[in-house]
Amino acid sequence: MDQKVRVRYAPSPTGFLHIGNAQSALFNYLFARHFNGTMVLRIEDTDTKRNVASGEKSQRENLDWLGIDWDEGPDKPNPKYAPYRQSERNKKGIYHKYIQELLDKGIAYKDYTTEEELQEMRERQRANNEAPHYDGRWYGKSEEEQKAAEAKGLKPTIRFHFPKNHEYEWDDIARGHVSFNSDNLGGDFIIEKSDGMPTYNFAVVVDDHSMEITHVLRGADHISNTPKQMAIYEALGWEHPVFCHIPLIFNPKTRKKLSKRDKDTLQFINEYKKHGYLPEAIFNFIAFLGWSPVGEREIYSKDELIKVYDPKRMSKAPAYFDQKKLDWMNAQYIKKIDVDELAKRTMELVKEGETEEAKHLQSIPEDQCLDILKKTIHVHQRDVDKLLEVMAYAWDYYTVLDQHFNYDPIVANDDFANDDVLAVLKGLKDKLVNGGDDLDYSQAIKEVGKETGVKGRNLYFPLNLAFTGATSAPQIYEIMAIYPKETDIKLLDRMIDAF
RNA sequence: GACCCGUUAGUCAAGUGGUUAAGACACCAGCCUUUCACGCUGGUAUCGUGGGUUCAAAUCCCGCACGGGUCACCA
Repeated sequence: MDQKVRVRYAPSPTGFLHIGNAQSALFNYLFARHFNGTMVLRIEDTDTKRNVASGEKSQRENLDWLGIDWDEGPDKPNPKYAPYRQSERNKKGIYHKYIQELLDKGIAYKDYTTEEELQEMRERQRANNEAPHYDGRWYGKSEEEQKAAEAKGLKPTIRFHFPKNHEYEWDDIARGHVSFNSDNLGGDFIIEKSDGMPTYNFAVVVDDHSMEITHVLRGADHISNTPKQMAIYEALGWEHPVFCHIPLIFNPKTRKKLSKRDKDTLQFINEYKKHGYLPEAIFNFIAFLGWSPVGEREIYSKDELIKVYDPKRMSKAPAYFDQKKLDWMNAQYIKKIDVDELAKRTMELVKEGETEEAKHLQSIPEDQCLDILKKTIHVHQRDVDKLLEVMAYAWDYYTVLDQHFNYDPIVANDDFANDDVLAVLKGLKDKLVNGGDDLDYSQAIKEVGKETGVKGRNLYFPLNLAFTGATSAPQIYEIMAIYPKETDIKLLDRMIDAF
């Protein structure tokens, strides 16, 4: 890169950070960090109807959680480029200045068509099997006609007038050479709404130019917006940035763009957070949505990704969202992180209380809760996909005495001699009752096996059942260590009584 | 309907003229283990389709089929 790289992530604060937003933010972030450039956060809040009060905050918190930070933004203004919210920029007249310039040049014009008329126009065109487009009816109208419309109380929008049969083309980092003809772009488009706000297609151009953005990485759904924006760059005599259109994320079931209505897929980053996915895993996973490094490795830390990121390797085909793969990847990270750290993170989820599991655990005093989380993680770190499962297990263990176990699988099974089972249960109980606090459960079980002559599954299955209610379980001495010793004894008694 | 784009195993996904067509997930089998899980080993594709170019094509060209994106006073 021969010039200082400046990229931006520019969400509209209409809700939570969506996985598609996150993907776009992430690639901009990787690009900025890889090329030692500047990452800008800009808030595109020109749609006053759809803005959500906490939208911006949520975006920022979730980016933060993912480990994506920025160098400039509403909270870190660089005076040279501020402000970073389009609503504030509009108040300063930044957009209107250029709108006026285009108006003066005769490239833009006022349009008094009402929304109803527009809709009617589109319907008619569709009915005639035509591509929906604005027909240019207000282009070149006289001032008298405009005044007449004004007199009727109509507020105009301002439209950009396309040159005829003009080719817009660019070399897209991800897509290669792309071109569109001005005649296929849906007709003259609105650059200022009747409420005085600029539209997206106009505001991005003004902002990207005035913020000296060098590279625009955004979702592939913006491809057909690009020629419109290029037309504005051209009309204003500006150079356009380099574009890179990131493949969209698809739902493998519907084979369409991930929709917020797809119930089978978690859509928002905060949902991943509350289910106990780790930000490292999500970051890693999203980086592979539409991109891949050279080689076969798939587990990469953030720093490693920054190092190996190569925008030329962006894919063209859509990226299919594979939930199972994400779960696997999250499990990989869970295995890598140490128990104390995982327990700390799980504890944070408990405190936030966003899930049933978390709410349950909130009823336990904090130090005890942390303790049982640590013990649970110690046992389940190897087999759990997300921290939510840890919370569920921990609650099961904490409330084990309230649960009803069905001992039939052993009691009624001819493979297990009742005398043997009882001998084992009683033998172990003796060890617990007589042993000190430092009793080694693993050792104790082995001794019981020796003393009773019961071994293998005949020894372990009854114990699994006594302590977990199931015949298969993780290492049973580890489960025993999760419970207080009195609980272990009660669980043994309970099963002994059942015989 | 118009304009852009994509199409490699059950699911993702490398691969840009000559490869035994990577790897991952899932699945199946084996090993390990009291069981479960983890881990390890092995297994499954002639690259949508029809033509063409070439000594040689998943890789280049054309047609077709299928899928998608976009055509808002949303971003």
